[in-house]
Amino acid sequence: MQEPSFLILTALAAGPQHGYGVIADVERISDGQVRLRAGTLYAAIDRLLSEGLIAEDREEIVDGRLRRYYRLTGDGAARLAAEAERMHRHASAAVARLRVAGQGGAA
Amino acid sequence: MQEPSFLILTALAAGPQHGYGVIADVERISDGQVRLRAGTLYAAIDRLLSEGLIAEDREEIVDGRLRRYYRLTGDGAARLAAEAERMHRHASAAVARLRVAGQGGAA
DNA sequence: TTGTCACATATAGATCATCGATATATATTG
DNA sequence: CAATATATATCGATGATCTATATGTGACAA
Repeated sequence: MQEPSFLILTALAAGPQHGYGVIADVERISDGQVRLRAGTLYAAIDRLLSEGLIAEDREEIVDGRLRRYYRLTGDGAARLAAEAERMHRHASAAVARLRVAGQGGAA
Repeated sequence: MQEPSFLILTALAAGPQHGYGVIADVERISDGQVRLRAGTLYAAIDRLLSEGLIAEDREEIVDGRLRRYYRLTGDGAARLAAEAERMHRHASAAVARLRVAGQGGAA
């Protein structure tokens, strides 16, 4: 799973949100580093829906504008947990190896 | 950066290795989950070379077979460290949110 | 009232990394 | 002589993301 999809699932793990809200949330989660484009978001949403990792929650009209909310499914939560663990393991492996390699010349 | 490229950099962070060795190392790092195909490996190597994240180290002939070794450059190490930190932050955010959401019904 | 911006969803085409299959070549084993 | 493991390499297809564009509302300024 790639970064944008992972962050969309992470955003929805905090509770149901609508598309544009997810974009703002992802920017917050990633410390401003990841700014989802509309095209990326809606294409990913379609895919995550068809995989059953997210589901439509409800629709609201706010100031005359439609807001379509999505929520994480049980499968989505399980998948997100598995991906997070995988990422954590890989990141730790990289840091450990960089640390050992970096000590080579300093000893 | 995607998973295969990240894991190739991680493998080389332990010291110079040749292509086929990287495949075996990546399988070890990922606990058997990621098996790089030759096509993925050599395409990624070409790209990482052109981006200056890795460099050719040396060539050896072992049992009549060529082994081309690659090593991580300074840029590559910096990039790997940045990616690892990013992954760690994202993974932590996901876990934190899953934990909060998961407590909702259990309390 | 006209233009511009922010919000909000949506689609199409292009790009890029990965995947799957295939090719080449050598040494080893049967 | 055929099959397998090592080792590098290329090609076409797939899939996810990116860029650009489109539609429509509300707010605000000129």
